[in-house]
Amino acid sequence: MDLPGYHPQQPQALVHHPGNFPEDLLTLEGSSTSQELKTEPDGRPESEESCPVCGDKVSGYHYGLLTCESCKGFFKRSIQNNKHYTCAEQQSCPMNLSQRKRCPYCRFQKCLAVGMRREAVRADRMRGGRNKFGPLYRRDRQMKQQKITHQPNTAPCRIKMETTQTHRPTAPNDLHLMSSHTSASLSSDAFHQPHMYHSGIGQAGAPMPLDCTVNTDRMLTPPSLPYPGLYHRTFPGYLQDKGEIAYSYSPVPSNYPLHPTPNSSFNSPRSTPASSPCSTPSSSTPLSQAPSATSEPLSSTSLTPNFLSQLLEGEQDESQLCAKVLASLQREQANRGKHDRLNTFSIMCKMADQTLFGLVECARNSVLFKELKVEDQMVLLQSCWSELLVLDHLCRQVTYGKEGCIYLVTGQQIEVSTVISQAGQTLSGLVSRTQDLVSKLKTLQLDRHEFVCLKYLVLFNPDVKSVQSRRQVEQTQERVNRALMEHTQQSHPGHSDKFGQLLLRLPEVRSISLQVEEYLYQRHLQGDLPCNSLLTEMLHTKHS
DNA sequence: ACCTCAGGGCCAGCT
DNA sequence: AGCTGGCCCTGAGGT
Repeated sequence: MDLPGYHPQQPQALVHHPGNFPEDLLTLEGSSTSQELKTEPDGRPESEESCPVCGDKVSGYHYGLLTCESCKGFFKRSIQNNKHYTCAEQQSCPMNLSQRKRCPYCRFQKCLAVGMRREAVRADRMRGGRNKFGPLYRRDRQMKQQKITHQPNTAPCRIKMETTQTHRPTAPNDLHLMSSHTSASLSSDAFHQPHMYHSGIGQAGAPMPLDCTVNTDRMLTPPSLPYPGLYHRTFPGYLQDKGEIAYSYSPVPSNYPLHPTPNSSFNSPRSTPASSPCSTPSSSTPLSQAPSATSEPLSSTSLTPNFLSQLLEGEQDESQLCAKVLASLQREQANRGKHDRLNTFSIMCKMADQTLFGLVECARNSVLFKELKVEDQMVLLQSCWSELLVLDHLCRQVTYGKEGCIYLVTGQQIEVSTVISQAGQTLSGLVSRTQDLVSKLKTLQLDRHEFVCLKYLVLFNPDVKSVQSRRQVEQTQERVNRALMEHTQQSHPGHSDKFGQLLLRLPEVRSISLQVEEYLYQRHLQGDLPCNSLLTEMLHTKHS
């Protein structure tokens, strides 16, 4: 039935010039289209992206994700006609282009499992217009674009940031990340640089992916750098095996309970996935003593380990986040000219932006969050994004940060004293406050479970204005609260007040985050903040 | 004003 | 008859 010359949603506007690198397409902005994803570095059209349900060719975003036209229609009809299918087999029928018609039950289940959203099918059947998922689609596109840049052979990461003296005038509080005398390579080699969280064989003298210096004589020396070997061990596998999972839109691991009931997951321990691609240091080990990414057995006495490990499952892996951020910085620098280097503040913003991006994605993919309406999800995220960023930063410092240093998401460290001496009043004040909080959390031996709980307590804030399902948010917050309480009691029985102490830190997190927002907004008004970032989008939403 | 694109509807073909 | 899926219409939001 193909009409000659008719190509639905053909990317006519997108003319990719042969020879161009993909970086010109792989922007972090939300203006790209899904079709842009189908372009290879050399300009050849990539093999069509396949529908996550049946593997057919996708025709665009439908009901929450990229699917083919036929699954779009099938899903729409199923919802509109309130279909209830049954499976004649074991509810695990193969789903592909040739067999998708055989079992509508399994097809529909797959639609739901991959993330198609019932609520995107309009009850009023109104035609046209844009849907409410616009921002989410944008995030998804960005994630997919990042995924592409992580794939070997599709993202030439050969950009070297030369070690010339930067000519950009720098603000007084503009920390200089680029070394003026050493090789500040932001190349693919960065993926083979030392890191911190894996123990490994020392490799003194290895170059940094980005030199963290404020002035050259205070540049951090290799011994203070994270342990080497992480990238060598992590990224080859990650790029080939984990990248797909890490950046896939598909939100739920196959063995992940889709709809945990308040009681079931809370009271009846279930077996957890043996290993997760996003495995994080679990167990009750204090973060500062958790050098390995390998999962350790959970404390089995708790009533809530399963609930907590579910939450932990959704956490993104630090090394993957690190890779993403580095890749994003590479892209950004590649898009700039040799003499148009990112200044330190911009680099920091990019780091924060990518981190925020990961936090949002992580929240969206969490089981608890998915139970909420999309409107509520967005309202909650818009309300607490800066707190999540601060919490994330705190967790990183508690886990990996050395005394007197700030540990960046890229794995680099900056001396606090240097930052404070060179940053402006506001920024240095912020750093001091944050470091004080880090010390307190280190004393409290904050562990990863507790960090995740704090994150969800902040996220599920029933006091946020315009939350529709307030009761639901409240219940979830209570549930997380209870899990945190039980966890602290069971993992730290000698520390009876740990639960209370942790909760007492949240107002300070809130306060710091508000100050961060204010600071960022001021810099934004001065034109210092990179445009088209999630960060600026969030700032705008709050100030509008 | 025009463009984009993700909704919904239509309907020929298939089972 | 009911389902499928390709094509087209619609219209809010973006440029």
